[in-house]
Amino acid sequence: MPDENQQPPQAPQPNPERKTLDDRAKMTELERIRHSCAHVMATAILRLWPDAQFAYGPPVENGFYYDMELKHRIAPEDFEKIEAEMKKEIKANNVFERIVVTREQAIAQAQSGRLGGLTDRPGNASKFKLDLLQQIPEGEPISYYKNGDFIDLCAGPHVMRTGNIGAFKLTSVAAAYYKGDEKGPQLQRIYGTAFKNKTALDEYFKMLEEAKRRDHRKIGAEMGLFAIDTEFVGPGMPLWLPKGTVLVEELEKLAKETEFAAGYVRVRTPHLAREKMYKTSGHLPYYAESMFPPIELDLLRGKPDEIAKREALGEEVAFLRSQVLSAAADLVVGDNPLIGDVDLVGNDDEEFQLQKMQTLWEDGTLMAGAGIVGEFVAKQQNWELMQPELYYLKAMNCPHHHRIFAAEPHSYRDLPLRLAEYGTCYRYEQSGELFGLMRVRSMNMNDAHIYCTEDQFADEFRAVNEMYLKYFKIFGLEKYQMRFSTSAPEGLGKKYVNEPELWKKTEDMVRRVLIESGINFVEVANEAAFYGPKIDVQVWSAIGREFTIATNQVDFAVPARFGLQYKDRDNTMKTPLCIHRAPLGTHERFIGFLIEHYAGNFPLWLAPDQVRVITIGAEDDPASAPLIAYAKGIAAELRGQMVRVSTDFSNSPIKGKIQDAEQLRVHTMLVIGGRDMDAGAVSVRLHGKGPQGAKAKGEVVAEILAAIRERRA
RNA sequence: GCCAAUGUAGCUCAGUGGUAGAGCAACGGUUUCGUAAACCGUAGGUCGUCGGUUCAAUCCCGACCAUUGGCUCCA
Repeated sequence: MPDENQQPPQAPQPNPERKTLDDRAKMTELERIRHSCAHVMATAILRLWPDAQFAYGPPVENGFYYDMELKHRIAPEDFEKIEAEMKKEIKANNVFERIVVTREQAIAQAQSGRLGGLTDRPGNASKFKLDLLQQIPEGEPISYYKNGDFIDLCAGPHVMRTGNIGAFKLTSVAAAYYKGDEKGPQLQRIYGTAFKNKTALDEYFKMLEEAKRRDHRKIGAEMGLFAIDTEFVGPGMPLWLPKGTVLVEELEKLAKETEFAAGYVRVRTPHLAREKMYKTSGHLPYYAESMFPPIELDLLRGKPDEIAKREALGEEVAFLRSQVLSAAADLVVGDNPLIGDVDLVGNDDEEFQLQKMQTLWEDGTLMAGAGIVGEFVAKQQNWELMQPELYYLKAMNCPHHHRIFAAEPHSYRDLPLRLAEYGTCYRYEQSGELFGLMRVRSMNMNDAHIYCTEDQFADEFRAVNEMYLKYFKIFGLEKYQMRFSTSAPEGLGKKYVNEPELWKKTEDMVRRVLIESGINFVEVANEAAFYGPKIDVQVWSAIGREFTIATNQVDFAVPARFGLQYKDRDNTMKTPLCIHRAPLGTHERFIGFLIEHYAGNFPLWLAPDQVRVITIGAEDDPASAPLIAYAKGIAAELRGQMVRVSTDFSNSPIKGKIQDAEQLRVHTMLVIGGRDMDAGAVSVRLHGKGPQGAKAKGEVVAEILAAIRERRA
């Protein structure tokens, strides 16, 4: 809801995401069309609702949007009206005229409401434009773009005339925060798309239709792969049905074979760990909100007397605490020369004061009030020991693996140590973020942690990348990109562990390996994990949609927090580096991706229904008995070789049985009639590819087994 | 978590202020059929949940839950 009283922040921070003029000049023809279309949409909206205030209106991957504040709530029913006005503006073929102004002129016109408007709008200043003006660095030219009556603060570039916008359509309306700031005003955002011509626009919508057809939620339900039982299990926690479990286990098999060959060893860990685990790892308190709330294990449960004692002690501790705090205040007021420490002055952080008092007491500096502090420290410790224990569901596997490393002494000879596990993790994703299998709260990660020395790092990291490429090949992924996320100096000590040299060293190492092994990557600053640089792996499905499926991180910080060490050649203890890697990401997201990628038509090795034996003749017909026996023999032979085979000996007409199997997406159908039986043959039909003709039984069986073993596409 | 839309049978969807309908799937039967549907029948629903208005609510109103599209987030 636009709030009239809510003003944009008065002293905006420079926006690091802000595009420079150079960046803007690189806009493609299509981006110019879309950016221009955003202006045309604003023009149309102003004709309908002249009080609208506009914020940002950029081109985006599949179109454009414009954010605005407007009392009227735009609904999809309004699109037709807006589009009609847009068509008029395009038909008028107005020139996009660039006007360079001074900062003073721009501020004056923003104050009069002229910017992002069709006319002056007294009393309705262009408040977002005023804010945007403040972000333009001194010395950078300030420009307007004008089409017809509409004038917008804009660095461009645009197409020549409104008529150059070939074809467009408004697509959706959504809410968006001003500058993406959750605390900022919430604006209405209208999305649209535009193309050079109608043909390209139609193609785009066709692609969307295709994506809808391949939607993993739709196909997952059709094929009986998974269910999300929000009522009994909970939102975001998929149940794998038998056929989906086939996919899960085939992927695990692939990963286990691949990792075994690459020298990994497997481990298993519980789903829970004590609070200390995540305090040590550093995940608490920073990521507490992404974790499920802890399970409280009260050792005094069922002992009311003990609980009463604990409560009494709690009150006593609270009282002593206030005594210590007032002693701290006295110290400062009294300016005790013995202390010689003025840290306490002006610092009203109670925890800090308590800590300081405790330190002074411990080193014997404290004279007055020492008794109280001592009592407080002792009783507080006692009280803390009586508190319930907290156990957290794990949101990541690394801490458990670190403890496995710590469970045994290690020497440099043990390294690299590669611990792999399909570990189940739980993350409390916000309700609005859940999305089918793609964003869930319970997930199975293809996880492993590689502990290695600095010298080994490059080889290990390279091997991990090669594993990614191997998987891409199996799944026929032709387009991929690795996003190399690095730190930013201003985040050190806040968002990132404060180890500037280690950051630089590891980032350099990662960059070098990426370049040396010819990996397709882009580098993005300020998106690393808190413990080290990160590589997100993006892949594109068969229909060209992008998915971030895997992640790969370098960790030079957390092993040290856990005190992990190995004894080096020189007999000194050293801390290993750790590479977190999950090439197949989570089962949930990866299978969601595969469903779309294959449109549910999985290759034979993955297909939940690999083979179905279909007879021309029914089991309940005595005349067909020899045929059924022949068919059962084939099914049994395949089943004996671990092939997932089903049979259909029902009395339905053959066309019906074929259709059932096709709709189920059974990969290979073996259609068997009297002719086949007499020839010792089977007729093969492949899903989506039709009949392949009859072949000798032995040949067909061998072919099926080979295709599965080789994981043929 | 925020904004909006949606929620009727396993699936796709109709429908009405007077206690619900179709097609497909399922089940039963007839048919004995050579590669995407032969025919007949049966069963299936507290109309997301809770509350309010009303003589009467699946329908009107409110809250909640869930899903979807976005935003924010994604160690």
